[in-house]
Amino acid sequence: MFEQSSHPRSLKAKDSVLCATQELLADGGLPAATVDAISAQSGVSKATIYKHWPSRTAIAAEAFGKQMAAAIPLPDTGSARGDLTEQVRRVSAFYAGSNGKVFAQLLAASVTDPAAAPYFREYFLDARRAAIAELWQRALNRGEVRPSVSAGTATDILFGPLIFRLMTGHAPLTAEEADAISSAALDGLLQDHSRA
Amino acid sequence: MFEQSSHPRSLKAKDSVLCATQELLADGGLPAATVDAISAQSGVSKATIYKHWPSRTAIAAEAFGKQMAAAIPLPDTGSARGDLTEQVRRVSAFYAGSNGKVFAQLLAASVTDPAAAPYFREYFLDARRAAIAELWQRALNRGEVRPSVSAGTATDILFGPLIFRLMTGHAPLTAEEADAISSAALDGLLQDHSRA
Amino acid sequence: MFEQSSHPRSLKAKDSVLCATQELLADGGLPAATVDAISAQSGVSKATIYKHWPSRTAIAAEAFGKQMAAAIPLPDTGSARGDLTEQVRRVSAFYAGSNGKVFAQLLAASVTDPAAAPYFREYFLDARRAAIAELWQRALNRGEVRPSVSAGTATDILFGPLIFRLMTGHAPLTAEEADAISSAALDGLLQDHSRA
Amino acid sequence: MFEQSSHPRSLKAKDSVLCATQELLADGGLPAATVDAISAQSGVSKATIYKHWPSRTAIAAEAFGKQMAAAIPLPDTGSARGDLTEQVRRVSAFYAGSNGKVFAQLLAASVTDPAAAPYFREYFLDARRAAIAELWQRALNRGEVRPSVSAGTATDILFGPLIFRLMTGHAPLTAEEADAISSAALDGLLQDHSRA
DNA sequence: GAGTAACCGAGACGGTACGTCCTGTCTTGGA
DNA sequence: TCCAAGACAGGACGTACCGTCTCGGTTACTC
Repeated sequence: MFEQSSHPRSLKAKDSVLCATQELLADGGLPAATVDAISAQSGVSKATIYKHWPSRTAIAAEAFGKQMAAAIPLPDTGSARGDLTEQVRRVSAFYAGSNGKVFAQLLAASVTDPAAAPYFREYFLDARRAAIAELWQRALNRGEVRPSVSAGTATDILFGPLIFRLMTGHAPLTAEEADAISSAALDGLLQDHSRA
Repeated sequence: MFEQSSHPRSLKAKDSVLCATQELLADGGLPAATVDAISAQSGVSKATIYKHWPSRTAIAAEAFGKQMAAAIPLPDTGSARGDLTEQVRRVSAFYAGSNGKVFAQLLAASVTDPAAAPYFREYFLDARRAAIAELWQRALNRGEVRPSVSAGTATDILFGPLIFRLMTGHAPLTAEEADAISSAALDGLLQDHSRA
Repeated sequence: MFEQSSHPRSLKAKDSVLCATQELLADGGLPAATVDAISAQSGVSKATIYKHWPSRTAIAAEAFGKQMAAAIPLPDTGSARGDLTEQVRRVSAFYAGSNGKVFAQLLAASVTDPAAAPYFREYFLDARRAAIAELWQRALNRGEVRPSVSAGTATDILFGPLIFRLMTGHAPLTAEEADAISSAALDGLLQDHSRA
Repeated sequence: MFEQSSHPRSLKAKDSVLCATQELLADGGLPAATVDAISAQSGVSKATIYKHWPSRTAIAAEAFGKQMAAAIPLPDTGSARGDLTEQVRRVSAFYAGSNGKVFAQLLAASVTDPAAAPYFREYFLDARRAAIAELWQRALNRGEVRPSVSAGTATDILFGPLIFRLMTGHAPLTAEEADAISSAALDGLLQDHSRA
C-alpha cells in the first residue's frame, strides 16, 4: 500500500532526474538531454542515474511521457466518428508542435537503443492505445464500427499515417490533413450507416 | 559521349564507399557503418567521403536505398484492390525481415540528422510514393477509388501503419496483419462498388 | 573471565574485516581489496569499517602486516655478519615472492594516502627496525660493528637497496644479489687505502 | 637527422601535454595531474593523449623527468669519495624538497601502473644510474673502489637508503643524515677485524 | 614529355558523450 | 545502542565516433 522502500531517497533522486530531464528536453530537445547534463542539472550523480535507468533514452522517455500523459485527453463527442476524428486532429496537432519534435527524436532513439524501447512503449503507447481500444469497444457495442476490424488495427490505420509523416516529414501535419486522413480511414472502419 | 569528368576517380571513390557501406550495413546494421569503418573498408579517405556526403546517415541512405530499389517491385494484378493489398503485403514482409531493421535505423537516424533526411526521402520515399501515386491515378481513372482521397493520403493510410509498427514494435508485421490493415483501410479508400 | 566488552561486536567486526582483507590481498593484491569488496566479503558494513580505519590502505596494511609479522623471523647465527647477511637474504626472498608485490603496492599506497602511512609504519617497519636495532646493539657490545654507525643508518644501508629494487624493478632480488649487497655494505665500498 | 614525421602536429601536442603536466605537477603534485586536467590545460584532447601515452603516470613521469633531468648535475671533486658523498647529499636534498614529494608519488604510481614503469625508469633511473656507473668505472680505474663491487650494487647501497626514507618517511633526509649514510656505506658497516 | 594543379589516401586531431568504477558519507530500519 | 545494508555525490577513468584538418604522393590535364 505504502512506499516501503528501505531507501526513500531513491524517490527524490528519480524525481530530480526526471524534472531536470524535462527542462533539458524543453530547452534543447533530446540531444540536450545528455546524461552528463542531466546529472549536472539534477544534482544526481551519473552512477545513481545508471542504477535507475538503462540509458539516457529511457530517462527521456519516462520524463517526457509523464509530462505529456495528460496533454491529449481523450475526446467524448458522443459518436465514434466524432471521437476518432477529434483524436486524430489532437494527436496531429501535438505532433506538429515542438513537442512532436521531441517525440520523434524519442521514437527514433528507441529504435537505436533497445533498452529504451520498453520505456517508450510504456510511457507513450500502452496507455494511449488502451484508451483508444476502450473507445473502440464502446463504439463496437453501439454498432458504430465494423466488428471485423480490431481496435489495434484501427488505431494503427488512424495514427500510423501521422507517425509516418512525423518521422519523414514528407507531408504536413495540419488540421486539414488530419481530417483528410481520418475521414478516408474512417470510411473503411465504420459501419456503412455511420459514415458521413 | 565519353566520361568526360576531369576527375573520374570521384566515381570510383563513390562506388567504393557505397559498396563498402552496403557490406557494413548487411553485417552490423547502421551502427556498424561508422565513417571510420566505411573509410577503412572502402579505402576512401574520410575527407573524400565528406566531400560527397554531408553525414554518414546520408551515405547509408544512398547505399541502402540503391541496393533496395528493386527489392519491392510494384505488383500489377489488374485491380486497385489487388495491387494495393499485394503491395502492403510486400512492404510488410520487407519491413519484417532483416532489411527492415536497417530501414528503421535509417529512418530513425534521419530524424536526428537533418542533413540526411533529403537523402532518405530521395532514395526511399519519393520513387515509391510516385509509383503508388501512378497506380492510384490509374485506379482513379477506372473509377475504382474515391476521388475525394488523394494519392498521398491513401499511401499514408496504407503504409503508415506498417511504419508505425516497424518503429515501435508494438505489433507484428505478418502477412495476416498486413491483410487486416489493407482490408480495413481499403474499405474506406475504394469506391463502394469496388469493395470486397 | 568472560568477554566483558560493552560492544564485543566491534572485535568480531575488526577480525572479520582483517580476515576478509587478507583473502582479497592474497587473491588479487591491493587493487582487489576494495572497501566494497571487503565489506561484502566480511559482512561488515562500510560505515563500520570507516569507524575503525581511516582508509582502505590502512586496513590492508594492518591485515597484511599482521599476517606477515612472523614470516621473517630474525636469524641468530652468533655473529653480526652472519645475522645481517642472513636477514638481508630473507627479506630479499620475501620481496621477490608474491607477497613482495603486495608489500610494494602497500608501500606505494602509503605514499599517496597519508592516513595509512602510520599503519604501514606500525605494522611493517617499527617492529622490524627495532629488532634490527637490538641485533645491532648486541653486535656493538661485542665490538663487531663500528660505533660511528647508528642502527638506523645501518638498517637503511642494508635494506634500502632491496626496497629500491622492489619499487623500481631495475634489478633482480635473487639470493646472489642479496649477498652482493650485504657483503659490500658490510665491508664498505672503498678500498682500504681510500678510506677516511 | 631531422624529424620526418608526416604529421608534425604530434610534436606540438606532445609538447603542450608535457608542459601542462609540469605545471599541474608543480601546483598540486601527481594527484592534480589527472588526464582530464591535462587535457583541459593543454588543449589536447584525451583521445590524442591516450594515443601518445599509456597512462597518466607515464605522462607525468616523462614531464617530470625531462624537467628534472638537469636538476642534479653530477659532481666532479676529483675523488670517488668526494663525488659520491656529494652526490648522495644532492640527491637527498632533492628528495627532501617539494620535488621529492612528486618523485615519491611518481615512484608509487609506477608500482600500481605497470604501463608507466618503463617511462619512470627511462626518465629517472637509467640515465642517472649510467652516470654513476661511469663515475664508478673511473674510480675503479684509479683503484679507488673495490673491484668486487659492481657499479649497480654500489648505486643501490648509496641511494637505496634515500629512496627507503623518502617512501616511508621513517627518518629525515637532512644533509647530516646523507653524510652519515654515504660515510657508513663507503667505509663499510663492520669493524675491520670483523670483515671477511 | 614536363609542368602544374586538383585530387586523394592516410590519419592526427579537438571535441563531446559515453558508461564504469571506487571512495567516503549518510540514512534507514532491525536486532 | 549499534550495526548491515546500501543509496548516494563526486570525480576520474579510458573509449568511441564525429567532422575538420594537414600532409605528401599521385594523377591527369596543359603547354
